[in-house]
Amino acid sequence: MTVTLADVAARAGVSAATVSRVLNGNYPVATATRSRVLRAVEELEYVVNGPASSLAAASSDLVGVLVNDIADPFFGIIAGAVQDTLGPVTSVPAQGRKLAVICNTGGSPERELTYLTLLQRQRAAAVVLTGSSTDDPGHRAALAARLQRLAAGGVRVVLCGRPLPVDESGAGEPAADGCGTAAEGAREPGAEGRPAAGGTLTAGPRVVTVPLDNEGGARALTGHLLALGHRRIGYLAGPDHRSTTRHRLAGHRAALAAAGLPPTPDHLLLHGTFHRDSGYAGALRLLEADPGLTAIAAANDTVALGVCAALRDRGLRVPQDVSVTGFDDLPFAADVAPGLTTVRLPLRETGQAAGRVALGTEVPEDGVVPPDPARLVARDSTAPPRG
Amino acid sequence: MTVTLADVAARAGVSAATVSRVLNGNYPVATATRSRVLRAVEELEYVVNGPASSLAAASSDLVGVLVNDIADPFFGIIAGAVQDTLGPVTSVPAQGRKLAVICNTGGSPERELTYLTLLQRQRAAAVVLTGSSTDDPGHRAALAARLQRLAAGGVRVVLCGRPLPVDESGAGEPAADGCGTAAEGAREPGAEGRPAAGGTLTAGPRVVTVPLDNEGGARALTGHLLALGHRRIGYLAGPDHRSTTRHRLAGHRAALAAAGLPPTPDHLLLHGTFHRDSGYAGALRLLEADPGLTAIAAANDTVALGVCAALRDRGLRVPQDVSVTGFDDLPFAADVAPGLTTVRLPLRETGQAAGRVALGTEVPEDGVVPPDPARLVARDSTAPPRG
DNA sequence: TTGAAAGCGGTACCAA
DNA sequence: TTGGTACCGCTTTCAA
Repeated sequence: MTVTLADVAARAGVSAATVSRVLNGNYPVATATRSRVLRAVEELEYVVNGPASSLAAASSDLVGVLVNDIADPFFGIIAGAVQDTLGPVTSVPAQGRKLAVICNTGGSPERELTYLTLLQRQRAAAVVLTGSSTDDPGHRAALAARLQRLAAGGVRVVLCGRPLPVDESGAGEPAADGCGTAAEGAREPGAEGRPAAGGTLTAGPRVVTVPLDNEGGARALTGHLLALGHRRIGYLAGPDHRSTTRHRLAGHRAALAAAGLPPTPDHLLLHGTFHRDSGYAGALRLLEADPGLTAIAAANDTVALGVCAALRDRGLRVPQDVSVTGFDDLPFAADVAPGLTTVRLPLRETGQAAGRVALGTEVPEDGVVPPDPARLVARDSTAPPRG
Repeated sequence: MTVTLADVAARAGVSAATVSRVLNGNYPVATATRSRVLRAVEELEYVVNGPASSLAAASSDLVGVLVNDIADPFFGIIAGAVQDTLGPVTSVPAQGRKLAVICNTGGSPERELTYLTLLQRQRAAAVVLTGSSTDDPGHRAALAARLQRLAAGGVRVVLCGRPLPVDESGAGEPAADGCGTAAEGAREPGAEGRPAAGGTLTAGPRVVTVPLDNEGGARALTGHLLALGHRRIGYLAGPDHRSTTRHRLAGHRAALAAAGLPPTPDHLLLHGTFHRDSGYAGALRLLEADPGLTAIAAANDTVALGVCAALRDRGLRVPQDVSVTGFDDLPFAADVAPGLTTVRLPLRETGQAAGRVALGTEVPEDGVVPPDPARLVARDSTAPPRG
């Protein structure tokens, strides 16, 4: 019924092996033969049977991309960039192109594992994990084990914007040099110390980290508020026990420390989700906790937008009354809320780098792609503190 | 090296066939045998070889989801909903679950076709096309032909928020009954008229339309502005030759006509993209064309946000000076720009319905899932017209 | 209820 | 440069 390699071979008067070689372009084939085969492919409208070739080749051209929230542009931008790097930019033959499989985990470690199993089952060529990861030791161990197995099976693993899921207990000063996300996984000398529950996952050509400078971004953001004169700054952190939450918080604290100021008191530091609702509720709670607040830094842009909404509903104006800042790279956040200052994490660049690693084009020996610097985007830096 | 079915069979002391049956649950298997097999699966950490089973079964558990812009929450919400319906909600076995492959076309008809080829090659179980489609006859024909082939090959085709890519020349009044997107593809009596370049694609159990009421939404939006007293309304339409652009424009015109008003003059009707930049530039052009403008309706929320930014930069306040409205369902748009009135298209519901169709759970005989109604969300309806 | 075995459609090694 | 041909790992009749 459907056209197969054999049909094409028959039509072109060659063997199946030759057709395969033409299609894959791995082996030399006479020009005349090649064109004859290609013509037969055209005429028969032949489409390769992916499963069959994946079975024979023991690897598919699928690349899994795990994101925490597909409805958040933050991940949409990264996922799109990864896909652009791999996928069909309009290549006519459409043969040999990788296909990105974007999987929405909702931030759930269980789903993350389930998707990895699914991808392993598909014999994916690579998996790209994006965004924050959980800090829970149990999940980290389980994740490490699974990634370990994938890598052992020849699957390229790319960690994009998150550290290696290994024991970080002995890590150095978090505020040291802004490499919060970056280096964590890289340092791993011999690593034959403790057997660790689930095998040791180490960075290398097969397991690569593509860091985002969450800590540096947070430091820049809080630094910006401090430079404007703000001294009573509320901080809406992301979910507790998440890597980005921790790194951004570290940057925030570093900025305060660098200015010789005391750390944000507990009642001005709230944990929430990465969603808008959380920003809305969080802002109201912060204002209640300290009506004299002059600025709020939010876990990401989506949360910052929720903060803006809350301020408006409370009759406050943005940014005259309270300054609000967010992280990430939401492309329109800065334009909508005047005075909304955002730190742009280079999402597209990071996503593209991840894509290149997944493709095998860019594979650093030490397993770490140098991080792009965070950029501070201040749309309206005139917001004065009230106090 | 990797664990195979045979390994599991050997360990469980049964045949490969039995293991297969246990895993797929299609055939009766003795309880004792089943548990023995499952234990072996556990112990060996066996993971099914997807390509192999896809090859043997002649169909994979991949479902393709094509979106025009993965960085736009509009599509993120739909794609996420589709995936939630198909995917692992945390099912431990992870066997037999469908995997959504989200493909970002960027609105390019060529990429759309390329991705469809890629999905055909993977022997996808279903493909879901979301969002607007091009009106170009050539591309429509090519798309129809490809979908035709997919459907003929047993692939379920779901058109979500777009009409069937067939000749619509003889269609009825666009403003008739708000079914703009909905019915277009459904009506197709015998259809054995003109052979049409590429075969006739007809709606049915295999090719299903899950409509979004773009026309009704647009009518509600413009109707809302009219009810507020606005009479000089600019309209920033989407890209020309796109189905949603046309349907929304039809609704806009219908609202004006229903109020006994003349249609929007050419200089107040601009076509652009669905991106923020387009809204920004479009707003400036509209204000230049008619400084007495009191309201602007935008192609979607993202464009509306760009309009807000432009107004702010021009020293106008939103909504006191100019009202701005958008379509879609961008979850935070309404909260950020006070007075931003949006029409909520039921994206989640639509995505879920599409997912159920793709799964085969919900398959209407006539190939059309009843549309969810558009909902008008007025955050601040006090904006008065200037004039 | 279970087993044996014939494919499914390519890939890639070995010869020619 | 090309052809022949063992697999790849699972599904699914057909028998037992």
